[in-house]
Amino acid sequence: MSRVECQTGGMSLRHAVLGLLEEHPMSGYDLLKRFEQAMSNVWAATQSQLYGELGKLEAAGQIRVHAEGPRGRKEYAITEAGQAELRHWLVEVEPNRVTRNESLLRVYFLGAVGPERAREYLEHLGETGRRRSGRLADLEDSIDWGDDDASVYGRLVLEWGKRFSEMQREWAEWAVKQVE
Amino acid sequence: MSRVECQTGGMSLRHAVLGLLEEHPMSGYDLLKRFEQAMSNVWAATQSQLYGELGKLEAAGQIRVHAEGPRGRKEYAITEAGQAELRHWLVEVEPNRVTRNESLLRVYFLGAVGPERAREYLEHLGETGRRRSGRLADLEDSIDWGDDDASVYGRLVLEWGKRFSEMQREWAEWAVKQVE
DNA sequence: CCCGGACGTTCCAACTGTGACATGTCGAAA
DNA sequence: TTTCGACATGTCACAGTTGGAACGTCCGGG
Repeated sequence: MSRVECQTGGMSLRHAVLGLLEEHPMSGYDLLKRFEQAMSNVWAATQSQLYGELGKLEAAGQIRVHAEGPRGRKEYAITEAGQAELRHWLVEVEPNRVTRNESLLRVYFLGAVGPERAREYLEHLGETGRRRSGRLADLEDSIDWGDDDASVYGRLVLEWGKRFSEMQREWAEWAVKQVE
Repeated sequence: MSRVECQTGGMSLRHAVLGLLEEHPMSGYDLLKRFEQAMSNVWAATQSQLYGELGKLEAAGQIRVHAEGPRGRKEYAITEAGQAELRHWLVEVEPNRVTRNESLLRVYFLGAVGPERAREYLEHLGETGRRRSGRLADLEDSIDWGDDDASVYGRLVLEWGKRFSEMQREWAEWAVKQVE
């Protein structure tokens, strides 16, 4: 039913939660794990933010407590209103890219510290890319992929991460040469 | 002198401003233009945020009013304390990557809308990459590059943007094939 | 002369995000 | 049996971010 009308900016944590609950019901604790692991390359969230958002989503009727477990565990499930909101966001809302790349920002100002320091920093970025790339490759091997939706689209995201890391590594190597 | 001790997170707008003022003195209005144009691929800032930060930086003694012009224009220049802070941040502070990619988040959940919608979305991402890539190439041609630091490092950042956009385009084309 | 658009700054309310703190339960191993 | 680590949630203050409204000035073209 009634969808929130405004949602000018932000709000994506909300949809990340809805998307994960669309897979299957989970507790806040479970969700937090997902954000720390699989989602860590895509969207960051802290514990306080997450539990806060769960409260808001429940109040908005987009998720509901589906089961309770030991230690006060509350498993949330997505409601029909939540599914509607998720689909709406997926296809109808224009993504707003907020560019904020701290590493690149530093590169912009690297002139202030002299070429040897600059070179160090660029090499560091390249090394970071290399490590990240390796880590993702390991991750890919460690997962046994199925042919369900979660696997298919999860693989796309993972591949994006690999290509991104490789790009960063190659760019950094090129950049070091430019500085010399 | 005395540098702020804590600065756990965020704070990068401060350094972006310091970095731009390191080039040469500018007013808030000039800075805003830079954020809208050259910096738009690296760091976003709104007008309110920017003027607020200028006030804080002045209070902290890292910038000072260097000249005043018509219409209440205030040109700010970086101080020695500000230069020290900038150099400190550039080489000594570990960058904290906050991953938050809304487009990729959507890809993660694309299973919820069926393959034809998913395909549309991925094609849209590819198209975005292509456009962005073209726009950056035009930008590169339109600038007459020197061999000063700002040109050298500005080119590195621009090249990063081009490679990123190309990567996104190629990935999206590959991704469309995977979904089929 | 007047008018619109660019120039230029200031303030604000609301929201989002962060790290820390507080609180408590359960299960397994020592 | 005690104790420790994992499980599990809630709340706080503070800083950063957003979008907008408000205000006034300069300058060139009609």
